[in-house]
This record gives sequence, C-alpha cells and structure tokens, in this order.
Amino acid sequence: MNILNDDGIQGAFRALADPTRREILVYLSKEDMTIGDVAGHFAITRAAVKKHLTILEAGDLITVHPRGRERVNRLRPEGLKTATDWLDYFQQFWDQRLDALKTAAEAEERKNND
Amino acid sequence: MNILNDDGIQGAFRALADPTRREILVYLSKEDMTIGDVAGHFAITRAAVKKHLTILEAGDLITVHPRGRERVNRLRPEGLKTATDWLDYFQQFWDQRLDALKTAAEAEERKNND
DNA sequence: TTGACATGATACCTTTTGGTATTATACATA
DNA sequence: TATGTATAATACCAAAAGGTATCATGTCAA
Repeated sequence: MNILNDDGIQGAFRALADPTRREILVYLSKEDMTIGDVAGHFAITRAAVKKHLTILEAGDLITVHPRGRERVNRLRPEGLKTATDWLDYFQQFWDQRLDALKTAAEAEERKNND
Repeated sequence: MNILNDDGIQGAFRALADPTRREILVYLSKEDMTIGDVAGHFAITRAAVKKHLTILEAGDLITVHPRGRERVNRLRPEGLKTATDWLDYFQQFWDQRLDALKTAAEAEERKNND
C-alpha cells in the first residue's frame, strides 16, 4: 500500500487524464516546443495551452526551460515512469492471476447466465 | 497518432485520475468485492463508492457481476492494459532517447544557467 | 528608446466531478 | 407474506476543471 501511495502519482495521473494533455505529450516526445508551438496544433487559446502545460509540469511530466523570451517545454520520461510503475504493480499479479481470473470469470458467467 | 487515439483510453485514464478509485483497484486486485465491501474501507457513503465503481466500470477497469441481491465487482486487468499500452508507446523511445535527452538536457542547463 | 511579440497572471464563465441525502427497487429469509 | 438488507436512481451542493478575455511583463530588434 505504501508503494502505491507514493507522492507524485496523483499529479501524474491527474495530468494524464485529459486528452489534450496526452496529445501534447505526444508532440513533445518528438521535439521540444514553446507554448506557441504547442498552441499551433490545437484550436484553443494560448492561455488554455499554458494551463495544460502548467498541469503537466506540476505532474513532473515535462520540464520548462526559459530561452530568451520563450519557454521551451520538454518531455520528462522519468515522470511518465511514475505512472508506468504504478500500473506495473498490477502487471505483477496479472501474470500470476490472469489465467485464474479468466477461467473463474467464465465459470461465473456460466453460473450466472440463468 | 492513431494508436494513441484508441477509444477506451480516455475512460481508463479518467478512471485512474482519482486516488480513491486507484485504491479501490488495489483492493479489487486482491479479491472480488461487493459495493458494501468496498465502502467498508472508506469514510465515504455507499452512494459515493457506487459512483466511483460506475466510473471504473465505464473505463473498463472492472466488471460487475450480479449475484443474488449483491453486485460483485471484479478487477479487469485487460482494461488496465489499455493505459499501460499507451504509456508503453513512450517507453519505446525512452529506450532510444533517454540518454540523448539526458545529455542534451544537461547541456542546455549549462548553456542556460548564465 | 520604441515597438512587436512571447509569455505570465487574473478574473470570470460553464461544465464536470466528488460528495451527501433521500427515495425506490429487488431479493433472501423468517 | 412481511421484513430487513443490498443496491439503484435522483436531486442537489460545493469545488475543481477547462476554457476565454484581458492586461501586465519581459525581451528581441530596429
């Protein structure tokens, strides 16, 4: 239970919950981008993009690097790993239980399909 | 971009965004539970738990099986795999780019730390 | 210095979300 | 059948989320 309550997980999953933010991560996976660059790919205002980037930064999924009057947003793979690690906890006993769960579920189905 | 826009991803990540729901998933990973069972572990009402379970079901993270007057909630590992697969897309080029990103980032740091 | 431009910061609006309270329905059992 | 129990379904509320509009700030360049 301690492993699962690590701090940072909430920020990461919160940031990942929005489709626009996930799409931003895809863009940033290919190249670093300024706010303007990112906003160019969406039909929302720069201010809205900025909010998304702030949430992504708060979730440690990106880092922001001032460069002159611009701010370059860069993917932070380690942050995404936080979410991956949490889900991997489940994978551990999927491997153990997946078959058992499946057969048990199917047996239940047959039993309950009256 | 198509792989990443698969349907179901939004439901899964939306469901995972709430800490109570993630904790419910941990409980369900150990044993199937009725709504009452789950509610027994939290300080919120049954109705609130029911809402969380509805969202988890909508995200295909659990399945619900009526058994008499009870409803048994069961983890659905395949649903969690939806989120894992999406994150794995990033892992692919972490492996390719992680070192490059790190060294590039450190170089940027040095360049920008005036 | 002055102007253009990229971003930051608020204020405000609407929708969604997490929660409670309440009432209704279904079912096991005495 | 009557009754207690498990869940369903609403209605409602407060807070958070996603968005726009607006104005301030900082920086590059002429």
